[in-house]
This record gives sequence, structure tokens and C-alpha cells, in this order.
Amino acid sequence: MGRQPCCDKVGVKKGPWTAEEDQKLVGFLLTHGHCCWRVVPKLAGLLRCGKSCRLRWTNYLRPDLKRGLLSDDEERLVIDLHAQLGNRWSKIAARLPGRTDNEIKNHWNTHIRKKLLRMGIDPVTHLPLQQLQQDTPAPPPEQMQQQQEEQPQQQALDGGELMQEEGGGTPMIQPHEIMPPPAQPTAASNCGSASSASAGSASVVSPSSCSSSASASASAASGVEATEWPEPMYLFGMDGIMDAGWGGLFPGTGTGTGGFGAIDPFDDQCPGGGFDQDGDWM
DNA sequence: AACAGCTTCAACCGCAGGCAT
DNA sequence: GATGCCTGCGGTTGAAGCTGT
Repeated sequence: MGRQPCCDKVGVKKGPWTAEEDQKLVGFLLTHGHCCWRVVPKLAGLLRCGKSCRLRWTNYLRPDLKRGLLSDDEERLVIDLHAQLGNRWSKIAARLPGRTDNEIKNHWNTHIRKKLLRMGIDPVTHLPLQQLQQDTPAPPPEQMQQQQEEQPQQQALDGGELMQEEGGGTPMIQPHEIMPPPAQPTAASNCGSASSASAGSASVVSPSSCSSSASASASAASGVEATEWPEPMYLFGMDGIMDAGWGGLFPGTGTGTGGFGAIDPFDDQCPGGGFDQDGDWM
């Protein structure tokens, strides 16, 4: 809405990632790691800005990501950490292996925040709302407005949604449901028409609509034992991934974003640069 | 079945900080 | 110390999916 684009270059694609783009990005990062995110899209053959690639990787394609809703323990930890750290989502995410700051931020805003409000707890201060109102006789105008907006919502939700959410909420894919891909998966084939349904959203494979049924049946057929594996990996199969040595790529899965500690990305390319002023590889 | 309103979450944006020169 | 580049962070947006009428 009137914002300046982060990439002023013409021809930079935005919006949802396609399966093909995911494949290119993962394939490139598998073999090269990343030197400078700015040049990753160029070298990977993507019409994206580096920022977009980094975001896609850290929030969705990283193999050490957990998928699905936060567990009760994780949720409690998030609340606890939020009370200590505030909206330092990256710091909070660093304490939850396999979770991204974006994921935690979203979960906070959509689930935990509402839950706390229904419990009469201010999600910002973590103090009881009533006590907050008594202790702060004249809150700032914006806070007053916020409380006025939130109180009716709290009352409105006290009815049925509480019970629903307390009972576990929407049944999305759980970590234990994540199965390794079949031996020879076809790109995006696990979800049937996922790639053809909408070019723009083909890569955004809905866990609830796809993996829990498709991958479960696939693993049942192949007899593969259930293990934790990120959803997008279905798109590419395991052979190349294992050959490329994911384990070496991600030695520390609990360190939050980044996580290329053990590799020397672009070992023979990066040192000394090699890019012109436009960031083109020379 | 069709529509409208609501919810969710992937992706975007601008900004700040770190680092190299 | 000044400048520029790159990365990471937190806030925000909007399309897709879901739910209710």
C-alpha cells in the first residue's frame, strides 16, 4: 500500500513461491550453500530478490523446521519467553528448535494473544487486565482504544471458541505425522493437482490438506518409518538431499535462523568476490 | 449452492545494526 | 570517523481457506 518495493529492479518476481522456484532454491543451496543472499537468486536462476530467497528458506524450506501447531509445552515456553523478552521473536524462536520467528509471531497473534485475552491477561504486559485497569488510572489514548477493542472480543469469544481452542484447536498436521517422502517422489505429485491448481500457490502445500493423508499413505505403502521431515522436502525427494549431506549443512538445529555453520559456502567462489557492482557474478 | 465475513499464515516492507572499506 | 552494503528483525499486508448464514 504505497510502500516502496524492497527491490527496485524491474522483473523481480513477488508473491507466492512455486514448486519450481522452491526446487531451484533448495537445489542451489544444497550444492553451494549461500554466500551472499543478494546473489543467490541470480546464481540459482530465480527472478527473486535475495531477501525473498532468504525468507523463503528460513521460514519454509529449511530442513530442520518443524511444521504444524506449537505443542502445549512450546506454547507455554513462548508465553514465558514473551513475558521476559517482549516481542523479540527471533530471540524466542532461538529457544524453540525448529521454529521460526515468523511462525511464532503468527501463532502469537492468532492463537496465544486471543487465549490470554480470554483468560483476562494482557498479552503485552502479562498482567491481569482488571489489575491493569486499576493500576493505570489514565492509560494512554492508544492503549485505551486497544482495550476497548479487545474487551468486547474477549466477551464474545468466551462462549464457545474457548472450549474449541483449549481442546487443541484446528487439527493441523502434527510433527509425528510428518513422514519421509517415498523413494521416488515426483515433484509436487504427492498433492495431486497442487502444482496445477494455481501457479502462484503451488508450492504452498497445505499440510492439513495434503501431507497427513498423502504422505501417510505413501509411507504406509512403502513401509517407511515415520520420522520428522519438513513438508517441502516432499517436492524434491530424499536422494539428492542425502547425497548432498544435509546433516553437514545443518549441524546445529537449535540455533535459530541461519544454520550454515559447518560449511564454507562458495568455497571456491566467494572469497575475493567476483561480482560486479550490480552483483552479477563474473 | 452461493455469498459474506472471518481467520490464518506466507510473504512483503522499512528500519536498524553489524561489518568492511 | 564516514560511508555503503548486507543481513536480520519486527510489523504489516493480502490472498487463500474456512465458517456461518
